[in-house]
Amino acid sequence: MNNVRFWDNHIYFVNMTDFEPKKIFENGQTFRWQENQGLYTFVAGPYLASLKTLDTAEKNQLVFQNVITTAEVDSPVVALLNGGTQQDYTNFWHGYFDMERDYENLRHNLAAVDQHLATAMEYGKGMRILNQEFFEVIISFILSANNNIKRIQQGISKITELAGDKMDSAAGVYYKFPTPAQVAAMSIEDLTQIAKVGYRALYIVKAAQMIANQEVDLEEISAMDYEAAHKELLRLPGVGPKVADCILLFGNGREMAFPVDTWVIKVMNLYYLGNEKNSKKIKADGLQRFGQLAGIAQQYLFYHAREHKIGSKENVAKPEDSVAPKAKKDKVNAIAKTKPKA
DNA sequence: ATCCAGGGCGGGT
DNA sequence: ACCCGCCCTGGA
Repeated sequence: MNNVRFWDNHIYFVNMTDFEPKKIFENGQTFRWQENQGLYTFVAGPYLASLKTLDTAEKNQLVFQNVITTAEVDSPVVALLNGGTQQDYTNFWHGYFDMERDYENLRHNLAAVDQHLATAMEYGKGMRILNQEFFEVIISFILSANNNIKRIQQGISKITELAGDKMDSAAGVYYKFPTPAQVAAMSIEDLTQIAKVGYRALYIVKAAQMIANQEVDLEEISAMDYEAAHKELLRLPGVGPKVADCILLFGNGREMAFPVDTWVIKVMNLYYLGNEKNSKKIKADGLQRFGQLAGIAQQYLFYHAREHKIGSKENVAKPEDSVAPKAKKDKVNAIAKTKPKA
């Protein structure tokens, strides 16, 4: 992995086509980050780290330290500050940042499906699907239902404060995401009055209890096929079809999970369906149209649609470019395999 | 004031 | 199976 360098407890991603902090953190897959002048500080597992794209002066420093070569100063370099050593990378970050996946190849293949997807893939270039911790994603997306991003972020932050283990850090006070047992032990009062999660408080505690006592076994779910895993997650209170798909896509590595939220409804109707309101049918169409990587295609479509407010009232589409022909099955099968072996 | 924000639940057909 | 009203909360 020559794209990854190590120096002074930091990890550097050099000359990668698909690795932009903004697009990684601001596509809705994770809520636990804060941005300050391009520096994204976040907690992942036991790590408190920051991600940023380096400017030329910063890259010249790395040349001085023999981290990158003079020739590489002209290439993009993304720094993971306080990411740790090569061992931390191998054990954690490599999986977290989905480094096994060839995103350039993936974009190329999905862009071939149709012009709408091609536009979304180009716009979202730089995005990656993070492999986040299963339980954290479950709680986070239960909280996301019928909610807005600011309040989701605030709620998760408070939950970590109220129930998570404190991290030892000079950068400030941060908390690890609590375990199922820790969330199960939270009081409804704290969740409603401090975390402000509203009626989701009961869902969160109950779901954590079911997971903690293995009434719903996350390891077993991980071993199930997609359909069975989706069905099993629906047993958790506050988890419906859309949330279950978010959980499977972002927390369980299921690239065929196709979450249908309001933005996906808008963009799928604008591009392909016209006026379909049934989420189940939209999901079925997405899977048929985009194949095994439908969930990832969905994430690029979602990002593009939300950034442009596509399909919203103040940005209504012209009818003539609203419906495209159905995708052919052989094309769908052809793009199914883009994940290279290690 | 009314609506809505990355839906889910429960009761009704 | 579908459909529909309702739900904490707070900003527009």
